[in-house]
Amino acid sequence: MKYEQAKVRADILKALAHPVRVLLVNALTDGDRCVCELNELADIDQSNISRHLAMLKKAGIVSDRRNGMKVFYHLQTPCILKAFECAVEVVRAEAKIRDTNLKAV
Amino acid sequence: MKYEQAKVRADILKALAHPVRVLLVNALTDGDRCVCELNELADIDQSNISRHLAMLKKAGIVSDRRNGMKVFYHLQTPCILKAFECAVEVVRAEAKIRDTNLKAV
DNA sequence: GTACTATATGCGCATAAGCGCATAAGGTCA
DNA sequence: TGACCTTATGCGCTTATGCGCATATAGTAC
Repeated sequence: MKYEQAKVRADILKALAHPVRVLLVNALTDGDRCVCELNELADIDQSNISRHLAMLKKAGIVSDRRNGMKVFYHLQTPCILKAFECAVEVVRAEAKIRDTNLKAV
Repeated sequence: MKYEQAKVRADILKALAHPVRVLLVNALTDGDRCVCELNELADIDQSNISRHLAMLKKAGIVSDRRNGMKVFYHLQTPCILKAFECAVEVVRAEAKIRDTNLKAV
């Protein structure tokens, strides 16, 4: 694999690699949400939610659509959920290793 | 989803979200490799390869095993490849959107 | 022991990411 | 028009990442 190709992939993963953005994407799996709704998910300033959404949009993970005063965000590439599933698998594997180590002690 | 749970997932994604680490994981899909081999993949200092591998190991994505002077790294959770596949899908979707926009112009 | 190879770590520095605050931009409604 | 609501952006600040260099650690071979 070429470095440039790896960088393209890394940039998409980077767009997901933040707790707030994980929460946002997770919330959007249930359907489209406006910023005001997404704003409730985390205890941070609204301006940051907006910025995180902009990053997800730039990465091609979500899209937005204005409806009156509100802007609704939509999960454009739901396959991203597979990445989450994998993250969960990694966590489980870690837990297993921890258990084994504990038994070894 | 709770913030803490999102953070755990984000941390694993973060471990993958770097071009060099993408290259490393990709190389390990073909089988275990020692650091000296992995070192060839990118044009950066050996100390950094070592650090990137340490990050992957800490995230539970790879494991290591010493054999004489060499340390071999092993892809512990191959499901991580699904995350890559998804990244590729996102890239393809972006390309499609670009095409559509171009046609619209 | 010394000399050598392979890998990891400490350090300082440059850059990027994330944050809150203030405010701009876009839209509604009277 | 002005008052109001929702979302995005500019700014400065703090912290996190990534890097190379030098060096430490671990193992081999003599």
